[in-house]
Amino acid sequence: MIEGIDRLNEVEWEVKPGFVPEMRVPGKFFLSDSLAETLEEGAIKQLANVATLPGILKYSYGMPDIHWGYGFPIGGVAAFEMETGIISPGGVGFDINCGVRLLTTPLKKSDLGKPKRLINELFHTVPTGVGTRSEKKLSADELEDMMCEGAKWAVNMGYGTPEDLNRCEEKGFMEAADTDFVSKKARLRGMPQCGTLGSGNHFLEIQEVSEIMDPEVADKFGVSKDQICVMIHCGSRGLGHQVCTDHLKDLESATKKYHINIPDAQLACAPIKSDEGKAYFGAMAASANYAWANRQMITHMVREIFEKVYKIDYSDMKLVYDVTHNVAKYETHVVNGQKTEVCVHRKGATRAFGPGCHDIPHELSDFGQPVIIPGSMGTSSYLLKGTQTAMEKTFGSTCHGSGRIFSRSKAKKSAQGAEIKDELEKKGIFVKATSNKVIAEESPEAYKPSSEVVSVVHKAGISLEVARLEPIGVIKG
DNA sequence: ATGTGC
Repeated sequence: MIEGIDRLNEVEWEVKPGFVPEMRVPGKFFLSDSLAETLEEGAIKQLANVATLPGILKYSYGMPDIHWGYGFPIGGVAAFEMETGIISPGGVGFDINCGVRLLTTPLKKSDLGKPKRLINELFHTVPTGVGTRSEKKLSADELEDMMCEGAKWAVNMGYGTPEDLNRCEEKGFMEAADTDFVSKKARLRGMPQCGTLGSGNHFLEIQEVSEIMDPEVADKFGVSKDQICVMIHCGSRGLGHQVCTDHLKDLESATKKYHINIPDAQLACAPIKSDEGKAYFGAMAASANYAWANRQMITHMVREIFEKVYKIDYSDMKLVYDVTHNVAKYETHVVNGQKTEVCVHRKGATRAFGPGCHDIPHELSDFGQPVIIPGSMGTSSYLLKGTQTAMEKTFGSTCHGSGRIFSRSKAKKSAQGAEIKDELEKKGIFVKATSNKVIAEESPEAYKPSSEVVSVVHKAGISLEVARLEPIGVIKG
């Protein structure tokens, strides 16, 4: 193991102050022995770098899917004190509100017929791939409303039901959105891309519930054994990417202006309450809203296809929940025994609020928030529940699932897309993608196994397993 | 992740 790190128990490790100079708090990460074999020292250094930032509270955290990212590690969580703390685009990531939602159906596998037909239909309806455009081109006014109201805007436009909003983190939109700080360039990228899936590890997957670990909670979440579900994983597309790019530049100068010492230029940041910090937060929230509306529009397309192909009702496909994997938020947490407002950055991490917390759907309040962990292509996905332990240990946070072991370029070299597609098809998983290249890049071997990642957070108690889902068919960009 | 080197 790496020097300067203590193992606390089976799944918890501590990075001692001094691992890098000027750490204000220790680092803490969650890992199993087998995941430790593929741990990148660079990611732990990034975790330690985050611990040097002003106003950081308790720990700089790493989830078991931690890997090297831009400035902050992916699979990282850090909370900052509101007066002395900072906000940083690197702590959120380029794909603002990349997230995932799970939809149920009243169908079983035997009702599906040939999944190939369904997958083809989905592939031809949901725009997929880099730079793809939507059939609906937004007007400037519509984009403005979409950025202010997120999934609520989409539902008002007819892309879903009010019940959907109840099953989204933040009810599907952040009120803090301030579109004054979204550039013209970002808007121009966003206008033609609403309701598109994107590329990379984004996907739309047909899944079967293969195992129920917590029958009572699965029932409350609306999930049952052998049920067919749909998982949608995508983000804010070119708009969020542009917002991140624009504000990084702005915050690089702000870092100097406010005399913040950072060990890595990629940690560019500004005080939370500074003009620059507030501008980034407002634009980030607008991008997050774009992503929620985007997933809501894709949900609508999926429901219409299922209605057409399987003659089921639109309302038979209920939303279990929608979580974000990349966001910064103001939240109230207990710090030193006091309820305190803090700014939590989650980058490749999921909120996992426990029973009784605010912003959990009322009917699920006794059980904790649904947590959705997508697997990599061809591997299991998981439904978990948030816990009180997460509230106490990790500012109500857990893993997000897709932790790379090696880079896209290395994945491409080590695997052929066509072969992976054939192998998955032999296992009964039908993959339809815009190119074999993206299949090679997303090869399951390029990722930490989702089962192992989930097992660690379960053992640590920061979220608990409710159900496992296996892929049947997937579309990718 | 991304109008996929700047």
